[in-house]
Amino acid sequence: MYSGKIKLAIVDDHPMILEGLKSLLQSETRLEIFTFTKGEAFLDFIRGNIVDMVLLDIVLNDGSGLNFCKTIKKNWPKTIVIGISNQAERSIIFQFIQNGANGYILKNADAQEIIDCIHDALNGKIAFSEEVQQIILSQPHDALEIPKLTKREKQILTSISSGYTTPQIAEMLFVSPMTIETHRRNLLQKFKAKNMIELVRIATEYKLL
Amino acid sequence: MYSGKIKLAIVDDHPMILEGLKSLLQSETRLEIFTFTKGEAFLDFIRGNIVDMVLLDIVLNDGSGLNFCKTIKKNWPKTIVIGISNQAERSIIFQFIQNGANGYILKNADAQEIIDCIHDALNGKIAFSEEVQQIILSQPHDALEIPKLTKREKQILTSISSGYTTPQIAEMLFVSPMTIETHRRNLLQKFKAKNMIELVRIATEYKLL
DNA sequence: TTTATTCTACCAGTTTACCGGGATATTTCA
DNA sequence: TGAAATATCCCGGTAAACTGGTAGAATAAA
Repeated sequence: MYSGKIKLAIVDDHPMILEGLKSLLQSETRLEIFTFTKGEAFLDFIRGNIVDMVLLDIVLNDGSGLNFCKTIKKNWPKTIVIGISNQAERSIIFQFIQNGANGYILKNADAQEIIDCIHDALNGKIAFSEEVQQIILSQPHDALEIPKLTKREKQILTSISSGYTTPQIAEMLFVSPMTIETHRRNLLQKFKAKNMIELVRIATEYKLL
Repeated sequence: MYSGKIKLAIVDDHPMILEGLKSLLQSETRLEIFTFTKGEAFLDFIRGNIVDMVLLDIVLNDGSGLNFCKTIKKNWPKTIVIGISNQAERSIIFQFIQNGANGYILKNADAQEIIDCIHDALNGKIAFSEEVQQIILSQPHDALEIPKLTKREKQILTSISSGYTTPQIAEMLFVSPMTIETHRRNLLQKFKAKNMIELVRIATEYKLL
């Protein structure tokens, strides 16, 4: 399938990580490595070149990394995308895979793990680093799904987390306090939280705030 | 001062970062580099060897990195300690410096910045990467100091953030609900927060939870 | 051994949050 | 176009949170 050199792009805004990965992959002579510190620079590159594989830094769960992955997969479906992240949460990993990614590596992985993952992915497998696999295997049927919030709910949750009370938020949004109360209840249900305090902590952990 | 080779230790549990730093510092022939993925392994090493400088990964604000810095400075005060972190918050940087560190570098720094910092530190200066300097210069007198919490306050805050109510926490700790109420008020004052919801968000941002 | 901090505890009162039920518009999207 | 999803609104009730002020013990630090 990959007869000649394999073109591997690494996108990460940390020069240290970039250098580290390059160094760890030096021994792999089949790889031709291109590095980018900006997503835009990479997009410019892939528009004019074939890229077999991308190692993509996933910083936040705000969707920036996720959307970037989507964009790549939509326009260049043959390009293999592997996420690299510090985020070790099961649900985040799944989200990423569900958006078309071919693998997920934690930043604390060592050289051999990374190389194995790249080989696996090139062979059409879904590639996970060891710790990621353990995370997936644990919690067989996790109850820890990231709740999907509507625009209004996000807006209200943000206000709540800033310390505003129901009457205050109602006034800000020109709606009845009763409406805000309803949204609060829906939020509590979605997060299965005991109260808004716990909810805000959970939402922050999920990087929703 | 440093006539022969300079012994530089790098402590970071991410092999990628370790490799990256090593690679970025390759051109510096005066440096003799030792890498460690565990803090304990480094302590074993420094007990039997002279170490001129340590690049120390600071993961959390829970004090683990901070205490490690303290330990080194207490027992080997001549060893130069430079923190490496993703934490870009002013107060955290100051905390680190106040604990004896000689410099602070953000992980998104490039090769030249890092090398400059190392040279500066070897010359007795306090070394900051560019972005760190900007952070320090901005916010001339920030109101964003991290409140210092007592053991009891931390304990209670943790319970609150888990969704427990005042009566519940009182029962768990075998004290009067009134006591918990008092602690709540002290916490709100320390954080200058409107209510516990906002407080939990702030505390999470400061990595206190 | 003082001083300072921390932990403890109380009363009274107002506001807000949460829970149990509802109901009716307005979008969104298949 | 029609079923979902979303956003809006209401009542009544209980529990909890927050605000005001106050103050005696137990520790820790000077």
